[in-house]
Amino acid sequence: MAIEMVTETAGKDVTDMLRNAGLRPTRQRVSLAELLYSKGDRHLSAELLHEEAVAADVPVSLATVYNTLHQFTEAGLLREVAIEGNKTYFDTKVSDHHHFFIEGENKVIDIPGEGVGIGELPAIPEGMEVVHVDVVVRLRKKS
Amino acid sequence: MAIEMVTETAGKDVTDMLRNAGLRPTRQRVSLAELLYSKGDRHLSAELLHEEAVAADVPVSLATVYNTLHQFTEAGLLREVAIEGNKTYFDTKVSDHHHFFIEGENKVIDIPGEGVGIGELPAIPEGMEVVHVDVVVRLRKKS
DNA sequence: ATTTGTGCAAATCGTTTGCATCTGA
DNA sequence: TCAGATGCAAACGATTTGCACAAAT
Repeated sequence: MAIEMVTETAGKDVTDMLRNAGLRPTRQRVSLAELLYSKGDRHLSAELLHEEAVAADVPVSLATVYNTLHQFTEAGLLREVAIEGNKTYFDTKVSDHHHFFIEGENKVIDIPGEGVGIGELPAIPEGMEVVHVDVVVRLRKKS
Repeated sequence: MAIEMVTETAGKDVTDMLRNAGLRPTRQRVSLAELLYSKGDRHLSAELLHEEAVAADVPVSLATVYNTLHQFTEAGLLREVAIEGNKTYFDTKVSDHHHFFIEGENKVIDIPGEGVGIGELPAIPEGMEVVHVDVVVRLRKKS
């Protein structure tokens, strides 16, 4: 019953979140949003989210997952993290922060708190402005 | 004539560079290496290098360009920079440094000198070691 | 009713691979 | 000679798109 409440509440939150973002709260979008936001900060690929959705008896097509992820990103609900060559990861935490990347495991982890301080920004070229600073600390298992 | 000399010299350097790296200085590899290293530090995709090669009357296949880029990378002559989702960029500057990325133009630029200082590294998770720290400062044209 | 979203399958893009053919030491 | 390199075309994985169908306002 507590679980029911949580689920309902999450559903409501998510519905509002979508509406506020100007996105129709369709079955699929609500379900995907719940998967994305009900487990803390996450970093996932479209493929992985699709698998989770199917596993959760929310059969969405992979195409819709891609569409949805991009719509969420445009709406500012997600951030794309470019860390690795071919695969795209989406980060449910949109505020400023940086990442660890575990090589070999292809795993992305938030760097907690203000873990990294950029000493000073370099001179920005003429007529340009900074959109974002990404720091990726690549890790491997100690040998 | 000055140009001839430069070309020959570059060819020689490049041949040695390849030999030292344990790579046979074949026609294609020498040509690609010259394109890569005769214009200062560069950041290019396989596709772009292939186009340059063809334009320079060095018809290599795209597959060979890919192979070559990876061999050079393994040999430590290039570095792969993961900046953007789908495309892979190779950096002819292998020493430690960071990058500007111009959004919209898909252009990668070295941050000169010690432009960026990482204040302090965050706590590294148990049993892990840092392979590399990548900093990407994303820029857009000021509006 | 109208507009917007969804699913499927086919198309695309970047990259890799298998294999027959060439080439450098 | 002959291991190693190349080219081509086909294979591939991730992502996208076109279009008929379904659902939300």
